[in-house]
Amino acid sequence: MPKPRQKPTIYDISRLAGASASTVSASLSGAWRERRISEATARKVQEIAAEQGYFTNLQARGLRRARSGLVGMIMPVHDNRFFSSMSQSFEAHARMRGLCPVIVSTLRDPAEERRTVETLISYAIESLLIVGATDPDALEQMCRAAGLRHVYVDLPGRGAPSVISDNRHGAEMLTRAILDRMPAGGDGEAGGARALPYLLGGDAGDYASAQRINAFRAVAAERFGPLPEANVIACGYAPARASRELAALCDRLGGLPAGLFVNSLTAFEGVVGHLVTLPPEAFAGTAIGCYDYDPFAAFLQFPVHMVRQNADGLIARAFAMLDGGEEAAVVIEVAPDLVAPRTIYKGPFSELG
Amino acid sequence: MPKPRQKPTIYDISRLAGASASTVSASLSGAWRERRISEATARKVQEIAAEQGYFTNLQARGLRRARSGLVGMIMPVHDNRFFSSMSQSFEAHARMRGLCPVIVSTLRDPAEERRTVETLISYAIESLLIVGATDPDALEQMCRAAGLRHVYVDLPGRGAPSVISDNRHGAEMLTRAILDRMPAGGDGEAGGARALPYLLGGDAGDYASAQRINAFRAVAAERFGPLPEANVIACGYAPARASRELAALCDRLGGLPAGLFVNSLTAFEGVVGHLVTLPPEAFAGTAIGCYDYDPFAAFLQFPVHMVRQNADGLIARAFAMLDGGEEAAVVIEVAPDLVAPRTIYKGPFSELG
DNA sequence: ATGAAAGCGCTAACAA
DNA sequence: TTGTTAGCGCTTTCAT
Repeated sequence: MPKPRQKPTIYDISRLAGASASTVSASLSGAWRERRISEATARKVQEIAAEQGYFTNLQARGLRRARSGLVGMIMPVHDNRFFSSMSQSFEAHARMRGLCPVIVSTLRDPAEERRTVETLISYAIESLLIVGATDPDALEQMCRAAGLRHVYVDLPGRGAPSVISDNRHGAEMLTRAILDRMPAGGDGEAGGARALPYLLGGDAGDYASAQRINAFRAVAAERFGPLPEANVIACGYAPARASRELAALCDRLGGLPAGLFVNSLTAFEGVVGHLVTLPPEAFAGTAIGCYDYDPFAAFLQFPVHMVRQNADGLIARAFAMLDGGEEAAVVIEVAPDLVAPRTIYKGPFSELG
Repeated sequence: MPKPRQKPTIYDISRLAGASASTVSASLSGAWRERRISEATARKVQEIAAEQGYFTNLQARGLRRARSGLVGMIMPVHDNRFFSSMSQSFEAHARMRGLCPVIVSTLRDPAEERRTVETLISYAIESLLIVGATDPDALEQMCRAAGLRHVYVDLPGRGAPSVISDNRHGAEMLTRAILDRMPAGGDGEAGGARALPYLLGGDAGDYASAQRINAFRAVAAERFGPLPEANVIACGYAPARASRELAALCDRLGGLPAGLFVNSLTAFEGVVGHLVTLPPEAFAGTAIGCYDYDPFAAFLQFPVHMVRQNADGLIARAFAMLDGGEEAAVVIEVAPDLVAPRTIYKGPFSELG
């Protein structure tokens, strides 16, 4: 006879076990000890449940208990080293707490963000990590109305705790590393605009980029005085766009600038795509850094300093906020690391050690 | 006065709107048209719901309708280019169907896989994509018992449809590309074992690796006759391990082999970590290929052929199986691409052009 | 040590 | 065109 297609419920088990539904419930949810169910009964129920292929219906439990056992995280995209590391940490932390992680990307689209948060609220998630939100205020309002505990990550929000990368510090480190490697300003060879550092990529409207841009300008100003507007080219995250912008910049300058701060890994992908079309001597006089890390990018034909953000640190602190019941709009900053190039320097850079 | 902390229900709305709960339900679920609720009533209800910050409780709806609106996907890890691309596609396809995606990684751990599938079944997901399962048979049994529609992706399972990369074809392409670039066998310089190609990384026990290993052996045999056992070093996915194994191999051979097929991106990371410790002339006589793609790895100091798997194609076909109601254990193969190096060849490789 | 019964928030017959 | 009612599967008092 074919197995009943319907999933068994506690009532099926209760009938088979000759016990009441509540006894079955307790035996199966682990609460049988405190309900003073005899170990024999509990064990028997568990066995029958197992052999019937019974699975607790977590929707029903959630409905009854008014807690779903789900934790949510929204973030811009999955296919990105930084964010996917966060997913990995998020899961680990969720599991530790016996919660089921629900991670959804929102493609940096405010409307999609709102729709997604609404969906997650509707599934009664118990708390929410909001990573890199483009419109935190709208989300804030929704979470607040739903009484949903939430923490902002990577980009701060108002009205709830935020855990963010110390972008200022990271960008300062990276800018200094670039300046240190830049050919001395006075050699006259690449004079004028080419002697100044440029920042390429990212979106000036987002908080993280804005912080980095400020730090970049501040550090560069220590050496060169205030940088012209044109030295910051926040052209977004698309590789193709960054590639085009860099080509255009080279055209204007008559070559690569002496320093280049690339503001995201995807923009860097575009940069590299352009650089490899040039003869090696073309980028010999350029110091390059990238905000964000990729193990292979650290091994390119030319040395690249990279900033590695601490994804796990961010997530760990975010969960700590939730656990601690923090409600205030505190902002925690987590320091990123500067990663030196692992490339073997050949040619013009080898004397720079 | 502070907003009521409790979330409003249809009963709250119904009271405020002077309509019954079922009218509210229909007005809010979009079914009001066919329930012949006047547009005026529906609109009014919707307005009140909006201003009350009402969100449908999807747990309750799911319980009642016996469908949760969730689709699940399990996969080995998030922080991997291939898998995170799948997440991105999976979400897009889920959204198109009005479902909420739940993506969980299981760390290539059979026990974790089982626990996760159990959890997802308990949340009453409507279907499940099983990516790269280490123990498909156990999962098969669970899904079957729960009457859960599922499709295997990347690694085939028995008892349900599978959509997998054409590993044989991909590995053949890659092996041929490597052989074509290998220094001619007869030059005597790197004679004996060093003149043969090696495969490094991956797990011989998993289906994909096994396929690739077979293809590698078959193609190599066309030129060199059957390869010794030792030429396949399936040492897993950890970069550090691959690095050590490669170092040991170089010790044994007195240098790098003439051809190297690296069986995963993570193993390749280890390989690169070792290679850059060598002087450039050390790897001048080696042809390198990697199964899996990374945009930066394609730009390294030495040319690397890479196989790019079609993540979106896999997911699209998997959803097509679900949509089509396919139940049989058919196996669909999706072809990957061979990506030529974009590096500018300098030195020993430049004449190979 | 266990059972009976109410109800979580929603939907779907069935009535009206 | 709308309201009433009976559950979906589970947990949890309150009895016993």
